[in-house]
Amino acid sequence: MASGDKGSAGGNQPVVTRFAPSPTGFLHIGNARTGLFSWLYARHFGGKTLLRIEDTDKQRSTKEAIDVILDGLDWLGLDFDGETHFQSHFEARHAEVANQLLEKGAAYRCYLTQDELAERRERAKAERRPFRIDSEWRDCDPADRPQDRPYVIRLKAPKEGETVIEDLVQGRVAVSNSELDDLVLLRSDGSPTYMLAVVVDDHDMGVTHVIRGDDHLNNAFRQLAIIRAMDWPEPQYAHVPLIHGSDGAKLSKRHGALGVDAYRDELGILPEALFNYLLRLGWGHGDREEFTQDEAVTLFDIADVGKSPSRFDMKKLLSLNAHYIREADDARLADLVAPRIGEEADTALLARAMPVLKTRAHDLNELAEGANFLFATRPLTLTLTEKAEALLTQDAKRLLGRVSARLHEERDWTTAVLESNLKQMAEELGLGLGKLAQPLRAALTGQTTSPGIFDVLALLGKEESLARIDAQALHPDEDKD
RNA sequence: GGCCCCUUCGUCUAGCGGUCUAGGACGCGGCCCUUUCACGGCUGAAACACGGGUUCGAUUCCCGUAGGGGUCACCA
Repeated sequence: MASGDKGSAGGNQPVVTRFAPSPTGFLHIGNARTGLFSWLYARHFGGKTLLRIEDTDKQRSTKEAIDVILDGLDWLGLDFDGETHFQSHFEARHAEVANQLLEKGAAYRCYLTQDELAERRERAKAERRPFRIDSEWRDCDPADRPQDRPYVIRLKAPKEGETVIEDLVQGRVAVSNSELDDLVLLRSDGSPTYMLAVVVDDHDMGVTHVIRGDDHLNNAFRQLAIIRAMDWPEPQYAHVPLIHGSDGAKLSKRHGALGVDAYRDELGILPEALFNYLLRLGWGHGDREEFTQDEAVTLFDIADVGKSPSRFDMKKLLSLNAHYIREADDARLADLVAPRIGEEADTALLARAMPVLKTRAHDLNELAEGANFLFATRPLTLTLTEKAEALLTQDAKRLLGRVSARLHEERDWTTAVLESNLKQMAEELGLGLGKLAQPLRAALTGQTTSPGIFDVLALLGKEESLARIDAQALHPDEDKD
């Protein structure tokens, strides 16, 4: 089998990759990225990507936990080929392989108890020497085997020489076989271990390229020992570095180790933004920063993924998100934002306002906040911020009275007309436009910042605008102070 | 601690022996635009961890040192 230098990829056989998350209740952002990479790799080479749920931990593997993963992948635009493979459905097959290994003499029954093991481990530690499982049952006489004691099945791992992996990302990595333990294949209750299950499933699914986090790099050597004992074809490995938090430590909830669903629901991130951000973490293509899914498929190669871990940067994600919000279709954004505003949200109005709203938001929540003023019902729920309040001085309120009077006469309520009208008014009064616009903004939106004031007037419409202005204005006849 | 991996601006990265006075993006500073906040445009500060080699020549290759990460289960 062509083991290939790092850099060559694909090969002659059709590529089959797999993504194998375990249902922990959420789709971790780092997992999502390795999923993305294996999806891209397969798509790039016209192969297949398979999805396997590692649900051997029955406690955690609820339907909800599985759906979270499926939803997250779907939202990111990652589709998989064929049926989803549930690892737990193949325990009998895993056990079968363990027994084959036993028959071949490549594995053995080990009667060491966990207590005995713990004791040996302890002793090794005390003597400050590395602990290796060295079971006396490995080469014992069959006649010496106890009849009524529980046992595990362990692999007879090679002891001499070294094992070499030509990893598509890590390059050539060699480990001395003396480092490898006789790993457990089948537990004493007859259930398969993760190490066995992965190897068997990958083989049975026809996986040619194993792309996963580099926390599995050490496992690869152990798994290879099983593969070789079974005389199965060896997959190509690609161990991609993990994502770290902003402080360089392991990514924790503090700095972004949220589920993909949280980025979508709580943070208001667009899928294309997360897709692009994850893609650019560990991978680059010259000076380019933005990639559509199709572009990523044509350009991506796992061999171009860097070997060093990268840090998660929320600021950059948000900046990308802001970019994609600006690019996004207005009606789509309106639909996305409406639920974040509430019952009163009117998607048609939202869509109309979107062009002037979306340049001001980094995420869907900010977008909703920015749109809130559109749906405040005057005057009670249009609460003014402190700064807005401060803007509405007596003078300002008198000015608003004059603005109101003038605007009442306006028949052509459009942005351009309102603009020239009010600019002219400011000029007539010898005022900077800001003197007029800011109190107006406060009255109209309750805030000191908003989209352009003429856009706001036009969006709100004549009736609503005047009502809001009048709610704050001081008219000459009621000016009694 | 053993083993394995990593190390270019604060962050993500480009660079695959001379094109590097090291490029782009985010962030940060300044300016312009401007009714506010943004968008946009221009612009500035900011990096090859350190020490040895190899070479006519190292950011690029090799070896150390330091720092960081991963992994050492009858968990996945």
